[in-house]
Amino acid sequence: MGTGRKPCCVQSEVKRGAWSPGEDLRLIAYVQRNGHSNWRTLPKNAGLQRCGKSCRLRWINYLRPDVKRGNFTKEEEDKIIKLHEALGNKWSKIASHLPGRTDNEIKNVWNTHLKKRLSKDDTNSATNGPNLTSSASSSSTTTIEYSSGGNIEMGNIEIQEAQNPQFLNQFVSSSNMGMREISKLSSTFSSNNSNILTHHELLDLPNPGFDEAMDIAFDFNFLGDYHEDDEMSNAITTTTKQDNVPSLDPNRDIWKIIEEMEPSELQHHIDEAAEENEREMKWITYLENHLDLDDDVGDETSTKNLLSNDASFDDQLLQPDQSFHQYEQLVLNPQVDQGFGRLHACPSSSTTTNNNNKKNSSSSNYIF
DNA sequence: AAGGTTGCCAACCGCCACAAC
DNA sequence: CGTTGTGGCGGTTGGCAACCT
Repeated sequence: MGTGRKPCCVQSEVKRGAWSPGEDLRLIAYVQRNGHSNWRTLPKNAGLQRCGKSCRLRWINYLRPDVKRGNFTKEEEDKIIKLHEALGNKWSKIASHLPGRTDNEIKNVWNTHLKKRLSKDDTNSATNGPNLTSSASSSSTTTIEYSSGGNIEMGNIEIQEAQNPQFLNQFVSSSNMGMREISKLSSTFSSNNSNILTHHELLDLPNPGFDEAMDIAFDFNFLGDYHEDDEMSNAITTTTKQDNVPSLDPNRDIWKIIEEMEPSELQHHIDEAAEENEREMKWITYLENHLDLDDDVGDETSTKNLLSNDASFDDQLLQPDQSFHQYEQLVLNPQVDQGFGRLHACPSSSTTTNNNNKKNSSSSNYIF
């Protein structure tokens, strides 16, 4: 050999196109628990029929917890323009100067807004002087122009009203907003001294940390369905009631759930979550074993190895609880997103907040 | 109303740099 | 030092909805 390179994946064997919520959850769950030391083997280990590169891209650009959502501020746009002057199309370098922004996002913003704006400015400056009015982001500082994927339209909401968490919660509850949409709002408000905690702000929480918060969120999401008598749900509901905000809508997304929980409340569930996570992992590996999905014999994290060390697990499986059942369905029927569509866990939707509200989420939303 | 065009962005593709062996 | 594998980067495309004619 020696010539050329092996393709990173067999094209015919991998799924392409928009990511489903189930796939997102698998990827998040896997990366949260195992990291992403090897993107090539990750899809197989995580039970994803995706190219490793595709997984990497999805994680880096959308699922990574510290990805900043929301419109680019005028400051950010100006920064991009300046950096682009200095660096050219070095999007990753530019992105490194803009925390939470991805190179892909910056590249898109440049190509769709800034480039045009600059060329416009050039012609304008010849006659009227410079014009630095932001097209895509100026809304975030005064009003919010928002379109939620065709389901509900927020229109122009004065920031004072929109900053009210009760209002936001109500709005979110009554809509079918997905994670990105909610996150965009949340990040907008958080930058305006809102008391709503965004998911990236959670990263800074001393206790619980983000990983733990994710664990909580996962436990909740893996349960799939909401139950009135579910302990977790009650805890969340109690929390929101204490805060005098509307009851938690079970259809809300993973981040919203995290964002609305008191840190102390989160902490309360961490230990339980850790246990549950362990059981879930064993369940995944058990299924992998039975479905013969894991053929990494030499892999130290091999499911078969894990299982062989835990004889009691088979006993647990005799009476799988609700979460196991839900997860079983997800794993066994990856084409069916068991309730995750309703959860809006991490829609791949873009639904950006451009002034023309032209972009609808459906082009890249989850396929249900 | 219908067909064409435009705007947008998530995802893909191919190449490159670098580390491991 | 050459080969190979992998992650990362930048350019490009696919596909959808809104807009236009």
